[in-house]
Amino acid sequence: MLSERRLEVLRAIVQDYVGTEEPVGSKALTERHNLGVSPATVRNDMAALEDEGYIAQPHTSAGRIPTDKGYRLFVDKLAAVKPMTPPERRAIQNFLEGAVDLDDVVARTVRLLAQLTRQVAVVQYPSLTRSTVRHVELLAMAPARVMLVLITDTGRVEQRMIDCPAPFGETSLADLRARLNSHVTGRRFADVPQLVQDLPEAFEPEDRGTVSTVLSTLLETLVEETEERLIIGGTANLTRFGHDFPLTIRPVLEALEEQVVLLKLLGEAKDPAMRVRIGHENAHEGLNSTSVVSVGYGSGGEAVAKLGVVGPTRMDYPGTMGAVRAVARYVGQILAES
Amino acid sequence: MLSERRLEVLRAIVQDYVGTEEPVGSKALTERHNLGVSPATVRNDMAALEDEGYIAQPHTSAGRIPTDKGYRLFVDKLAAVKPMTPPERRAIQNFLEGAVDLDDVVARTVRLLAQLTRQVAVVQYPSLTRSTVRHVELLAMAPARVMLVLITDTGRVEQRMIDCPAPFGETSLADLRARLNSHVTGRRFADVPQLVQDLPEAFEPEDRGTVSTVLSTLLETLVEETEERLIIGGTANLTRFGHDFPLTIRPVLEALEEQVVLLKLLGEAKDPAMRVRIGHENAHEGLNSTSVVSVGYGSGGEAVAKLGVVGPTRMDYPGTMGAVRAVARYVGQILAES
DNA sequence: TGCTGGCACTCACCCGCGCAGAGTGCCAGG
DNA sequence: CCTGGCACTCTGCGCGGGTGAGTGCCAGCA
Repeated sequence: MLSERRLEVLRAIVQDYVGTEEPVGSKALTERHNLGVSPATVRNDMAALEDEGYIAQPHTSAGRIPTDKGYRLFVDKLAAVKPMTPPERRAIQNFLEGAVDLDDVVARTVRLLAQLTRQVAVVQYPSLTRSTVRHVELLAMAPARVMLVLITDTGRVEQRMIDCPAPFGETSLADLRARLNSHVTGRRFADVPQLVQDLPEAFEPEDRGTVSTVLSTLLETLVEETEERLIIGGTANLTRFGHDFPLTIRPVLEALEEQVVLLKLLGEAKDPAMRVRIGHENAHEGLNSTSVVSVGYGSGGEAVAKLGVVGPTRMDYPGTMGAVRAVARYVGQILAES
Repeated sequence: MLSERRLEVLRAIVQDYVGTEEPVGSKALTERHNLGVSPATVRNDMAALEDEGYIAQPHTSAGRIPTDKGYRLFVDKLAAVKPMTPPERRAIQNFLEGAVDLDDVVARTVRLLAQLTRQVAVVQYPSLTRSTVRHVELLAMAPARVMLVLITDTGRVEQRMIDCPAPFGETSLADLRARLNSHVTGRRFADVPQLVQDLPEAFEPEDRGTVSTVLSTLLETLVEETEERLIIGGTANLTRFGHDFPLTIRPVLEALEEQVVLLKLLGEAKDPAMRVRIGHENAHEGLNSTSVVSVGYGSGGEAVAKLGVVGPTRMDYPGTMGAVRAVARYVGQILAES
């Protein structure tokens, strides 16, 4: 077990390293923080911290830098989320309130997060399965061609073209539309599959095939589009990383273009808690020297999607976490209002 | 006027520099290209080309590199667009044909362009004004709330929520929907404003206010969303730029995050011709060391939007232009089929 | 007039050197 | 268990010379 002071030393190392981006030595530490002990003592503590794997030296006779394990301890035990100041809160609120529709909300959110944290921001669109159905619409585009439009309580709209096996009478279509809406409006998307299960049976035999086609497309849409859409911003902030970054920045940019990777990065949408993944804790190896701070947000009490930032492991965790949490909270409010 | 051989020398310089990324000298030039003259002669030609501003030396006693003006001459007079090979064509076609909807087409296009050119790709969504109306739908979401859905012949869908001044009867709504569709279906979006101009007069006085509101939102949607949406990809390719790129890459990434800048970059949507903007020809100063190759694409004969790539001025122009042109052509085909 | 070979000159780049400074580990003493 | 002191280890930096690619100019030749 590490003594109180050694934890204090670790905290000081993390703080200084994050600030200066340079390995920090024992002397500099005692000068900047009132640890109440001499450099020699700090050196002993550092040696112990290094044995435990919390810090490392890039080269012999250089200062120490925190390891992923060190950052992990710092985040878990040593750091408190830094709340936003009142002016910052107001700025966030003002900025988000100007949005005209869901696309705009998401676009503004990603800009805001990128600016506040000076890192790369990622925002997932409210997912379908966690939202509720506001309206289902079926539009006859041609005799055997129907467009399905889904509208969620968060304002998201999905559409899909359906080629039917047989032409659809206008009355059957209206009938299906009415039944569909009465069955699913106000319900959660996740519950839709069982709600529509028995629907074909209510129709004339000759229409059942067509009805099934429409329903199966509806279900497909729910599955495929479920978690898919997200946007990123602030990639220019990657250039602040280090001076070495041809090698650093490239895999990160590549990873950020893979939606699948990003979605995994944000983590399970169900989980509304704030999560921090540090360095190698990220499965994707291009992101081994980055950390991800993510949190769920939602219009009501529960999360409908996630948002977060991607930055160097050497980041200001308390500040970043504070910004992420605050933005998620205000986005939730905005969504609930609209 | 420059002699034939001097143009040949310029062409050789551009080709070598693009290949090696290093200033090219007179001796290396004569070795790699059969110019039929000695290095000394080439040196004289180079001096002349430098006087004219087509090439420059980074330092005294180094080789020459092309200037923006040099690239311009190269592109205009010395280079032929390099057509794709048959296997490449097939690959493009196969890749694009797998797309399931418009979003997917656009997403695949941007990936494809980025991979083919190994540069940053930008694809604009088919613009509304240049498309035709396939269907207009009005959905009553609440007594005084209507959702407007616009569907284009390219498969693009726009939706907009409208708060009406007064509740809308279901029959008036159906009436308006029918009239709207009969007026505008199959017409170009650009023509919609005058087509719907007299529409309110056909309604009962008590409905006219509401009808006007709906129509004005429709027109607004046309204007605001007109050219807006586009996506980019392949930003990881920026890291291939140079070795100096903290300073190079940053402003480019910043510029690429500004939709407005990007739209200007692609150029006027009306213009279907392939355009190349080299270095300082780009108004935005963050892009002073990049070139943009853009071209219009469309489902029929005319352009509905643009796509292109952004890369270093030192790029393979013939190859890039060939790839851009080919992709635009195939995207047009895919859109026309769907 | 235009091309060629020759020649002197100029830098950017590379390599090795030595020095300074920050940081460490260890040890003996309080 | 903390502290001051001491010897040691490296990285980083600035300096200087050598190398080589490339240039401009000039006189000679078709």
